[in-house]
Amino acid sequence: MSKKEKGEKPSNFIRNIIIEDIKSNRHGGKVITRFPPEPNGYLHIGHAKSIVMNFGFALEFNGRCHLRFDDTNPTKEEQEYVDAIKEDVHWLGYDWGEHLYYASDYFDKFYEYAEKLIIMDKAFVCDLSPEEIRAYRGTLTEPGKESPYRNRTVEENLDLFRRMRAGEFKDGERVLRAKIDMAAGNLNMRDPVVYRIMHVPHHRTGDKWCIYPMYDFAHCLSDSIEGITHSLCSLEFEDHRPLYDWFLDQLQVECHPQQIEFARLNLTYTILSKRKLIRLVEEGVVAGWDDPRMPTISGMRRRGIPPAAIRNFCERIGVAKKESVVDVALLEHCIREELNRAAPRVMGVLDPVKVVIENYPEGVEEELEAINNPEDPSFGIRNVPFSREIFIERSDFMEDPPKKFFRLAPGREVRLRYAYFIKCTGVIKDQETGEIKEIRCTYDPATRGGDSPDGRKVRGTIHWVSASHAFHAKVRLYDRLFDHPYPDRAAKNGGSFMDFLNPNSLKTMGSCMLEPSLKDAQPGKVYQFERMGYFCVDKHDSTSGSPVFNRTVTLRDTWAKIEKRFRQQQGQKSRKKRRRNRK
RNA sequence: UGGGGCGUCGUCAAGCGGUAAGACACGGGUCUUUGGAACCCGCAUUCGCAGGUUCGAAUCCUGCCGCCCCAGCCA
Repeated sequence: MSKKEKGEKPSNFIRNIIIEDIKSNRHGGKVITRFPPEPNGYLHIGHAKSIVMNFGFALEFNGRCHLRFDDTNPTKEEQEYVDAIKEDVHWLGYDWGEHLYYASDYFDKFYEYAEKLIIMDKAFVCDLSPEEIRAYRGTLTEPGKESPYRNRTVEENLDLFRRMRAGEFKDGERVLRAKIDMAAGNLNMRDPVVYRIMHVPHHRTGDKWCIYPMYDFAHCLSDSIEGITHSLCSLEFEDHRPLYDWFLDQLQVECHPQQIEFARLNLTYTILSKRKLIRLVEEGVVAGWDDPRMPTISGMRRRGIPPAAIRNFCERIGVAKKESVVDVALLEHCIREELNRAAPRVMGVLDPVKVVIENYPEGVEEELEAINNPEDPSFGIRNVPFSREIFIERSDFMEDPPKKFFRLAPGREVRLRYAYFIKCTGVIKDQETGEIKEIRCTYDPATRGGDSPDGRKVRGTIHWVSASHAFHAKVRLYDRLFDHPYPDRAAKNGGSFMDFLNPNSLKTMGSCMLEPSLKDAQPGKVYQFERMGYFCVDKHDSTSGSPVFNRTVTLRDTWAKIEKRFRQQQGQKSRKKRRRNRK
């Protein structure tokens, strides 16, 4: 039996550590994790990796996972973000139950620990300016110098720190620093700042505090207070681990969690840095944080991507310490895999051209039976109306088709899905532009439902919609935001990631014709438009009875591949020809 | 001789001294009332490189090479 069949998850180094820890009863056999976002922005697929890991391990080992807001810097944080983050985590399918925490809940405790550090003579109040502190810190290759304030007495430090808290000093005038080692090779250990003065109201504690703890101090203690066993974070915090351990060792806390670092997620054709995503929003490249092209959780939700697809994706990419870039094709695969199971099928013509079936009686209509999901009979069947005039996809007809084109062409017969075989008898074109205005066909009444009694085969089956029954709708075709697989890497040679924006990331189809059952489609619902892709009803722009659809992802398109290869071959041939002619 | 990490298929990624899993991508095929789905086949004689230890090395040792992170009173 394969691992998948047994429900076994693929091995990774963090799971191995946890399994070993349980075996050796290291944390009393418990597994308690946490997802600790700073509420200063929206969550994206990179955060989803962390969420799936933290909540996933908790679920897998019968532990629990906390949601903790790391809100120690009030200048950047807002309630709006905490609300959005909670919504996103829930939407992804996880529940923290009673365990919702805020670092700001612990401000009193942090303060006590800070005084304890001072009393142990392991911290001091420093009057150096930010610039001076930097200068004293030394460089990557040279040791730093000790602050002239490093040898203040415990009493003086305690007094100064209390006055810092009381608001006697201005922002930046003094800081509390840990007393460690100014010659340490790890810069984080060169007497790091522990508390800074900020006369800024906090979104939760208001004006209670004018000093706020730094990440390194607050994070390890938050973890410890909550009894976290495994504190997972990204690679760039590796250098902070000695400090994480130092604080907990000095303060002799009873719970000392283990910090484990893993590589962040990177995706091809995508950027995930908050700073850059902000640019996309602020410069109006996208319509907002929840634009369906954004890699944010809210954007993906609006795009129609099911949470199960994101969860599955995050489990399949694995966890390691190697910095890597995952092919976005894997995400797309996970989306299709989920939607193929879950999305009802429906017919919609995005770029319609009219077909008149000459031998079908005028004024007659009939109902044809269509299957809602061939993957799952429980989806049932529905009726779709048929009549003499229908719309088909403009790209499903070619006047002069290449070899492997199986669709409609003059003299050719195709099947209308769930309906009849039709044969093209001619086209009517616009006199001036030459554009095809109408395709003329005949149908074979004996093929009703799509089977021919005489056993005659057709290569192509195309989708359609009855002209008089269809309704008009707007459909937005989304594609990758960037047309370069590594917009960041490419930008290093002087340019910017903005140079690699895909000009075709959004194409609005304004005159689509959809089957009538879609008229009352509910916002958020995802359908498969047969042969076209998966489309979801937009939550913002749809109105009752007038849905707007977003394309979530296309279907795999073998024909497009054949076509592309064909075109490349043509290109090569003509290039060769030109070369030959030049000689 | 600053400190810390990482190098296994095009991309992720298992592997923990017994002779290179799996997934995506890619290529080929079967089937098909979605050129979808499903199914089948193929896809690393070799693990950054070079030595060494061993009956046996991706796994252990030594030395190179390459890439990433760190000098916020951000997280």
